[in-house]
Amino acid sequence: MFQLHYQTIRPLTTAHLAQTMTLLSLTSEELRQQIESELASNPALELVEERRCPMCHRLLPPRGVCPVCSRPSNEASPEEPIVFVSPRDDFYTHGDRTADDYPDEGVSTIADDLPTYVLRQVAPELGSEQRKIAAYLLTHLDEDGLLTTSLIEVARYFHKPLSSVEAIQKIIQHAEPVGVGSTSPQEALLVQLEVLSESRFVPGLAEKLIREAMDQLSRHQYAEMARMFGVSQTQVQQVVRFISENLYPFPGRSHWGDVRQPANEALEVYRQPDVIISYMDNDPKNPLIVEVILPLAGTLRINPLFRGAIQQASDEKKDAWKSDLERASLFVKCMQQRNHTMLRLMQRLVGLQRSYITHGEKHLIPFTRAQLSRELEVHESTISRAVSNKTVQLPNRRIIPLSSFFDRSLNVRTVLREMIASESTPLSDSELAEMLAEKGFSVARRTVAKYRAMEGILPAHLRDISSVRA
DNA sequence: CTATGGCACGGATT
DNA sequence: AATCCGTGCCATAG
Repeated sequence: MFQLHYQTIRPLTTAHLAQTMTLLSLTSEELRQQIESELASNPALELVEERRCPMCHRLLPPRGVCPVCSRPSNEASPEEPIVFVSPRDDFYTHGDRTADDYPDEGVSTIADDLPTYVLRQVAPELGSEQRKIAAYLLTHLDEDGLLTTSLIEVARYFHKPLSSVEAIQKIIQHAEPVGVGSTSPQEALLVQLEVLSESRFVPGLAEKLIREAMDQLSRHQYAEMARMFGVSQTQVQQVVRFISENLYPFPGRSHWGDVRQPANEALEVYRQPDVIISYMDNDPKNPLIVEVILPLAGTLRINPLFRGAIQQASDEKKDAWKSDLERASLFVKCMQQRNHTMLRLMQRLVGLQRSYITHGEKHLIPFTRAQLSRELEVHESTISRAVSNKTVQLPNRRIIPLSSFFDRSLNVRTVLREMIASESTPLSDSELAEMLAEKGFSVARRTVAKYRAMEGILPAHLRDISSVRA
């Protein structure tokens, strides 16, 4: 509401427009590279030194005040999220901690390695003693994300009871990628299964297979497994399919067996979020804090000395410098424009989808990019660019793609999941379709089948047997 | 005969 | 213009 007046003042040149568009579609990571190269090649641009808020230690814009701590409490409705651009070079998941709280951290590397990535997730939950143990555990991961030491050794090394090390391992295992820090593929699978079962239906047979028939499972001995558990071979195959589609034994890789994992997928997992949403003071009653990440320890501006210097420069230099100056000012404007758009976007989105963020997928309101573009009075493609390839970290530390805010069917799928999870006798797709219609979601029978498939839920006739039998 | 999955079409979305 | 998504129709499995 404050920093936005420039917006329509100056006629937008095509260059301006084009560059803003480009910047908008960049993720925080790419943005940082862009800024750095611009900074290196243009003397007129400078990065002003960081200032931190004395209260919460956030990085501040050059003249601004802290948007969180200085927020006027009287006109504050807890519904309205606090949205602001947050320059931060640290990227730690909670703004109220400083880099000093984290051991062994180098300067912010953008593409984290696995241990760093995990440590950042778990650090906020741990005391400094525990953090040391966590860091130690994480330095003993192999490339598959599995532990190379035994917990007992670690406990001995730190002179701690085994149980306390186990507790820390458990926290690590529940971080992304789920199952990391397990001592075996089997353990990793079990953790993933447990996590998965919180949100979806999982066949009861799956756990038994992993727990008791790991050998046969990895050798695809369906007949053998069917015999062991007294079920049909097709059932085993279905469950194995479920396992191979939803679980992965080597958390460090993203999928089964193959080492040739595509680079982009790895990037997807380890990427820093572009937006971080959290509760103020970590209290769910407080308003949401939405930080649009600006991956720098300071703020960009045009070097005021450069302006002066230009006057005294010799003629031949003058021209070159002038163009530098123009480029720099264009760049700064584009950055502002980008941030401005991101802010408006998130403001609206978080305001609308608050219950999705706080109460889960069931409460996602179906919303399209087109609608949003109309409300914000920008072109549809602007929204598309701003949304694509970006990720958001929710208060529960999950990192999800920003595009999931526009998932047309996520809420229906979630309700469907719950219905199936709480069914007493397995319901057929057409029955499910009817029930959904009663709840206000009218979807075709065929669509129910598709949603089921998306959620990895088995068809009715295979559902009951495996879970009842357990 | 019923429940599901495959294919393909048309409209919406990007 | 390209892509995604919900749906209807039909073949197939149980």
